[in-house]
Amino acid sequence: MVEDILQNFNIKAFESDLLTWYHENKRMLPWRESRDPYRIWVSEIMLQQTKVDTVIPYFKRFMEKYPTVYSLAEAPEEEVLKEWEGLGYYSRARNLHTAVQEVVENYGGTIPDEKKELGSLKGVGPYTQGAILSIAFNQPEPAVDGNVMRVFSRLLLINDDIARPRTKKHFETVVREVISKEDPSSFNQAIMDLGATICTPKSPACLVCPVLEHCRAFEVGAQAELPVKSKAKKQKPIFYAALKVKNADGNYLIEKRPETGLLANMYQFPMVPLSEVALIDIPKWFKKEYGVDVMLGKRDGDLKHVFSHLIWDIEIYEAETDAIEVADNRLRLASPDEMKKLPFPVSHLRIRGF
DNA sequence: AAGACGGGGTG
DNA sequence: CACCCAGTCTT
Repeated sequence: MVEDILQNFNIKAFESDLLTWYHENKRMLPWRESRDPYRIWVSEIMLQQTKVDTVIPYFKRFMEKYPTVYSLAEAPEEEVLKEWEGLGYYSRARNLHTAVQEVVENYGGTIPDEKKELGSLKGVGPYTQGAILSIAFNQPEPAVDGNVMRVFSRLLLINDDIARPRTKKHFETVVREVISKEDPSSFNQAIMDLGATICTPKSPACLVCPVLEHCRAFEVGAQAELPVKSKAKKQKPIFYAALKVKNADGNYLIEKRPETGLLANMYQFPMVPLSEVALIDIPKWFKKEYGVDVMLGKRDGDLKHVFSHLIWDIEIYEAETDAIEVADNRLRLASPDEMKKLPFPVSHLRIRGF
C-alpha cells in the first residue's frame, strides 16, 4: 500500500529540497521559455523515447515552421513528416497532426485544460496528459515515465518490475501523494531533471544529489540495482535487397509505404524480401510486383538497421529501368532534388547517400 | 499483458 | 554488441 511505502518519508522536506535545487539548477530548454500549452505539448510528444539533445533542434525548427495549432493543423501531413524525419516513431507526428486538428475543430483552437478532454486527443496518453496538465496548467497530476519510475524506485526502494503496466499505475498513485500542491509544474520538471542529470540509469551521482538524505536505496547501497526492469526480447532479422533504380533522366524509383504499420507513409527505395526471392529472380519479381522492368546493376554495399522489434539486413543494389512513368500507385519517379523534399526514414537516407 | 512502433547514445 | 531511454496504440 502507498501509505505503508510513504511511512517515514518526509514529503514536505523532500519537496523543499527538490524545488530549491530545481530553481537553482534547472536546465534552460527551448520549451521552458514560456508556458504556452502548445509548445509544452509538442515538446512532450517529441521527448517520448527520445533524448533532450536530439529533440532540441527538431523542436526549434518545428516551432518556427508551426508556431500555432492553426499552422500545424493546416499543414500537409507529408510536410509534417518531413519535419519529423530522423526523430523516429513517426506515428507521433501523424497523431499530433490529427490531434491539433481536433483542437481546432472541437475546442476553438484552445488546448483543453480538462483531464478527460486532453487525454482523448490522439497520441496523448497518461504520461503526456499529466505532463501538460502539470507543466502548462500547474495541476497536481502525476506524469510518470521511465525516468520518474527510476527516481522513485530508488527514493522509496521499490523493486517492482517497471516494465509491467501495473507498476506504472502504482507509481502514479505514489506521485499523486507526493507531488507538490503548491508548484506541481516545477515538481514534475524537477524529477525529470534529477533523473536526467543526477539519478541516471548507470552510475548515478548520488554524492551531489539534492535529495540524498531522503533516498532509501542509497541508504542501503542499492541504487545501482534499481529500477528492476525485465529484459526486452531480441529482435528478429529480416533480409532485403534495396534497389536504387535509376532511369535515363536521372530519376529514381521510389515508393510510398502503406498508411499503417512500420514507417507509415514514409518514402523508401523498393525493397525485395530475400527470404522469398533469389537474387537472380529479382527482375522477374519486380515486374510482377510493380509492373516495372528493371536491370540489376552492381552491389552498392550493405546496411543493418536496428528497430525496437526487428532488424533490417539490407543488401544495396544499383539498377536501371527504361521506364519514364510508372502505373503502380505506390511508386513514383523522382529527381534527387524532389527526393530531398520527401520524408525518408534514416535507413533509406543512408541508402540514398545524399 | 504483450507486441508494434525508431533512433541514437554508451561502455 | 548489449543495454538504455521524457510512451502510446492495438490486439
